[in-house]
Amino acid sequence: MEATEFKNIVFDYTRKINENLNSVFSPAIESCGLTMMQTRILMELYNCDSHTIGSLAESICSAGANISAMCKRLEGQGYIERIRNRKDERVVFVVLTKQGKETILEIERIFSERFSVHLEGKEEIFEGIILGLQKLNELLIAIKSIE
Amino acid sequence: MEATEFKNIVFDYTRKINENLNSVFSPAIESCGLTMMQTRILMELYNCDSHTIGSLAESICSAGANISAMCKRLEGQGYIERIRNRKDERVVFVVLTKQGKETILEIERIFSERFSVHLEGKEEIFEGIILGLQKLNELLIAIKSIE
DNA sequence: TAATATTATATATATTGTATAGATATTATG
DNA sequence: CATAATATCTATACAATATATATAATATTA
Repeated sequence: MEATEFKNIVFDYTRKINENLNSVFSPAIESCGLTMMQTRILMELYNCDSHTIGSLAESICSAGANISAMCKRLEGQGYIERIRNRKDERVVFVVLTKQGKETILEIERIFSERFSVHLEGKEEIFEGIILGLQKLNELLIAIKSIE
Repeated sequence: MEATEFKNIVFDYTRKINENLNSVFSPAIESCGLTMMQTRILMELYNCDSHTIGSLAESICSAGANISAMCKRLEGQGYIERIRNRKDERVVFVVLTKQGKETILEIERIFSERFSVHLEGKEEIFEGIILGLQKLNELLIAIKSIE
């Protein structure tokens, strides 16, 4: 396989995967008025209960400025609460509200159900997928770091 | 591995990969005033010399409306030429100009070089990456089709 | 203690990629 | 000829991201 071919395949697949991820998730999350990234934030908050704007940004790998804006909106929608730290007032803690917890639980339930059907007894496929993504990411980082 | 975990890993990796693809390609293509999708279009035109707006949209998997707009811009920048088919005047053929050919050749050369270094003697890694992407895409399509 | 630097968040803005609806023009079909 | 199908175009909207700057709090250091 040539580099050119590989490059185009990767390019097109990543776009297709993005698109398909969107269309798998969108119907359920749009009914709550959520976007993909908002849902990702709620999931992260559900998994790790203590987060600041900064730690959220780091664990989701997104710029703090954007996480800040998204959290502001999520607070307006009633899904999270922003609590400023008294000891260091630069820091904002972010926690799920009751509504936020219920919403993400329902979304998780729907998707776990859908994914589970396809994943049962196919551990090695899942691991292959993740390993592939990881290798690709490593390759890109390696190429990046040459410059 | 749980479905929830898998889902979040996939979600974050695809975003990271997108971002890294961007930062690997951007420096070289921005100097020509090109975006990722514009470059993808030029690459497609370089590989398959005969394309219409519609066939381009299909092979790149993007909406015709957007390809149409991007080609309009590429024409303005002098990279492609749009030629309306005389036999069926609804159809627009798209071809690279000399400038377009030279530009994409140079870009291809740069990236082939970069990728090649990392790919030599690692065929199985490449194939693993592509297989993983393919499996993931298949999984998403399967989940989508349940609804 | 005053000056400076750093950190965490916020705000504003621009760009890219994508989606969609509707318009237009052309060709095919009954 | 009327209508349907096709190919492209135009306009618009939105999500995600990037970036630059602002603001306020805290830490450092001279």
